[in-house]
Amino acid sequence: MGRAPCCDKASVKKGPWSPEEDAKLKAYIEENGTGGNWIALPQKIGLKRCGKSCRLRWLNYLRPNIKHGDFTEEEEHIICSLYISIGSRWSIIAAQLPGRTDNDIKNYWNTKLKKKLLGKRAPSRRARANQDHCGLAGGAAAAMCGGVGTAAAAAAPHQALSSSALERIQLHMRLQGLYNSAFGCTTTTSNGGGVGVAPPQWPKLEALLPSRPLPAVQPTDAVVATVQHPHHLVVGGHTLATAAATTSEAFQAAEHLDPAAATGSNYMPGVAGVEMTSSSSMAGGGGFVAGYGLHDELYDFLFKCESIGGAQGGIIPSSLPELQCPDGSAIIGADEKFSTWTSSSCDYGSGGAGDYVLGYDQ
DNA sequence: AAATGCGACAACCGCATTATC
DNA sequence: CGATAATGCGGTTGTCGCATT
Repeated sequence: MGRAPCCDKASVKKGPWSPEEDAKLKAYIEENGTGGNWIALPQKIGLKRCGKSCRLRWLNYLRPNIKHGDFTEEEEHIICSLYISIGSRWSIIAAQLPGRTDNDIKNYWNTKLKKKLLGKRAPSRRARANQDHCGLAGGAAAAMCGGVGTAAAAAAPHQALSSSALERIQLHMRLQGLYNSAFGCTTTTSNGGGVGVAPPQWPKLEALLPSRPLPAVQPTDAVVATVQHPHHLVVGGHTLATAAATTSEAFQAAEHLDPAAATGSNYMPGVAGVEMTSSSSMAGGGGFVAGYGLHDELYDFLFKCESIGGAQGGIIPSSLPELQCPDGSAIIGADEKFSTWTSSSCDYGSGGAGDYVLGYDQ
């Protein structure tokens, strides 16, 4: 069973591209375009490469106007904001950063930005391999052994969050701490970088709003919220602050976050500028969406983690108010809304190599 | 100097979605 | 309208080079 291979792997070269291969591919595409058929392209030009490999090489490396390395602070802001808002939709994030590829951003996030923001070292792959011997499954192993969400994972070993969801929770919390720190709601570290013993090195709190207009990509709700209301994450009613405080109780052992830091404000620093309340209409009688697009697993974790929630049946109280869009409409399934938008309005990523809207392709 | 650890980046893999027949 | 092919995407792995022991 299984999917048929896209090419004859026996006759296809793998591994790093040689300059000769690059030159062949680049010259051909610059002269003829991709021809709308990546699979046939390598045969046309005599490359022993898979069509997918050619496409990837072109998009990530050979395409004109590609930038590598040296991410600016502004770019970091955008990446962080969007990651928190929409998660690991790297292609969407890349669409907001002209010249950057999703692969580049993904690598940058995984190797640098994540550690910079979370203030800890991610376990190396070797370490992760060792952790696998601990008998911990996927996210739980990463979370626990990496020091992420230890308490939560320990309390709910069968409902561990993915690293992405955990990271986004952590980022929210860190930023909450930073905000409170900046506004005197709690003790501050000497560098003003946050609370706790492992202050994050989050860049300046201001300037999350890009100084230039975003590219000609119709932004997602999340992007709109992020860039239009950079300091306006309102958490209403039973606010996210409440949720954050409660969540932090689960995480503080590993995070060394001061839970009090998360209780003092209804605002979060300008990351996900989404007016937020929570939803009482969600299944199970409660709802919590930390920004647009937090995964269902996050919801499941927060509301079904009985071992933490005790009598309340979950980390987050069940009577949270409704999460709303800036325009007042309820956000029940932010991801769903996002998907709807992307399928109906979003230009990029749906039509092959020629449809990039960043102006790379001729 | 050799071994080991680790970070960074390029490339691969496989699933999901879209287009075409 | 279903089957198949092509493409897009995100997660994962491989490899290289530098730092540390």
